[in-house]
Parts: sequence; structure tokens; C-alpha cells
Amino acid sequence: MAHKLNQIFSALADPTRRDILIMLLEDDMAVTDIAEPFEMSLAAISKHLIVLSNAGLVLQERRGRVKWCKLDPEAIHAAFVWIQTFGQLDPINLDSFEEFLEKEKLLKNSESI
Amino acid sequence: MAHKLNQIFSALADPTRRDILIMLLEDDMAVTDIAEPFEMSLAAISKHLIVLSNAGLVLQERRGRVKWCKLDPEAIHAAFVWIQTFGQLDPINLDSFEEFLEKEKLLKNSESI
DNA sequence: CTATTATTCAACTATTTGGTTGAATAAAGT
DNA sequence: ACTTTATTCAACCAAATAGTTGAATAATAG
Repeated sequence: MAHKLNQIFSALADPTRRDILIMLLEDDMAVTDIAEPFEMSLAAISKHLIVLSNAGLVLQERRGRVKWCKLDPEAIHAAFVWIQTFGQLDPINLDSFEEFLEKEKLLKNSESI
Repeated sequence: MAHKLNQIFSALADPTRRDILIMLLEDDMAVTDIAEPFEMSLAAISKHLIVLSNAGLVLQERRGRVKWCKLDPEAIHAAFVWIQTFGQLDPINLDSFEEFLEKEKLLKNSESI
């Protein structure tokens, strides 16, 4: 009965798992597709997904032989609340974040030309 | 150069360390005083504090034979920013995301001067 | 100088973690 | 029925983690 925050934070502590979460922002994905860009075995990615699932960060739903993985925002929200409550932190400046996204978009466009 | 977020999240993954952080919200404390309420050795707490310090969550300053520990809000802020932005991002270049976090940090510093 | 206090170091142990490979299971395609 | 595809299982390994104890270091007090 390890505390949920233990599982959430330790799931977030691994860069591969953070990358997987970022990928899942874009769309739900099957295990094999998630594994594709990583230079490690499918079994390793499968384990990472189980960790993410146990932490409640990802939901896995089997349809046929494919297991679809999708983000579950609840757990990440729990971590967010803990941190926010902990230090009564201000939220980041959303304007500068918008600027960042804008620059990202321009960059992507210029790369594709 | 293990990514800072790895260290921050894995530091936060341990309940003893989260408790220590909560204690430090109230006031700066010496190592021995931090250890007092826990049912584990002083050496164990000392190690936890080193983990927190390496993650940048806690600053340790030696005065005489006493090492004073205080919160360093910067690292926790980085984690906060990661989580907050996580849910809003299109898939992006992770490197430029890091740059963004870096800029956020510099901004916060300049504001506090 | 000696004793006490604060903290860390060193060595050890048990458990967990993140990875591997090869086999197993199960569904779909031909 | 046979083959391919998707995923996990099982066994193993190396490294990291979280704890222990006892000794070492270093500053302060008497």
C-alpha cells in the first residue's frame, strides 16, 4: 500500500517514462508504437508502461491484441496539487509560456521548409 | 549529467524526504533536530538530506558544528513548471523545452532582485 | 586537555530498479 | 491450419536505494 505520491513521483523520475507521457499527450498509442523511437527492448517499454499504469498516470485498455495506452490526468493532478500546496507556489507566467509555444511553432515551420 | 528533473522527482518519491520538506517549510533546522521525530538512524536522515541537497531542494549551510538546512524553492519550482506545462503541450522538442525552463528560472531570479 | 555534541564516513545488507534475452500467449491475417 | 503481430512472462544481471552499525572528524564546552 505504498502511498500514491511515492508511485507517482518515482514514475516521473525516469526520463524514458516522462518522454512516454509527452508522446501520449499527442494521442493514444499502442505499446509497440510507443516503443519504436526508444533504443531499448519492447519488454523494457512494456515494464515502463506498467509502472506508469500502477502510478495511475496512464490507462491501458486492451482491444483485440493491441493494448492502447492513454494519459490519465488524475494522478498527475495529485502531484500538481501536492507541489502547489507544499510551497504555495505561483503558477508560471502563462504569457511567456505562450511565447515559447509560438517560437516552437515557428521553428517547426522553418525546419520543414 | 543526470537530468535535474530525475533527481528532483526521485527525491520527492520518498515519504521521509517529503516529510522533511514539510518540516522545513516551518523553519530552517539542524540535521539532528530533523532526525528527532523519525524512527531511523541519524545517518539515514543525513543521507536523505544529501539526496535533497543534490536535487537542489534543500540548501545546507554549515555554521560551526551545526549544519543548517533550509528549503530552496527553485528546484521545486522546476518540478511544478514541468507538471503544469505537461498537460498543455503539443509534442515539442524536449531540448527547447529545457531551454524554456531555464529561461523561466532566470526570469524568476531577476524578479527577486 | 578531555568530554560532549553534530555530522558524516565506511562497510555491509536487503530490496528495488531498469535493463537484457528467449519463450509463451493470444489475436488477426492469409 | 499456419504465420505473423502484439504483448507479456520468466529468469537473470548490474546498479542504485534505503537502511543498519561502528568508527572518524570536527567544533564546542568545561
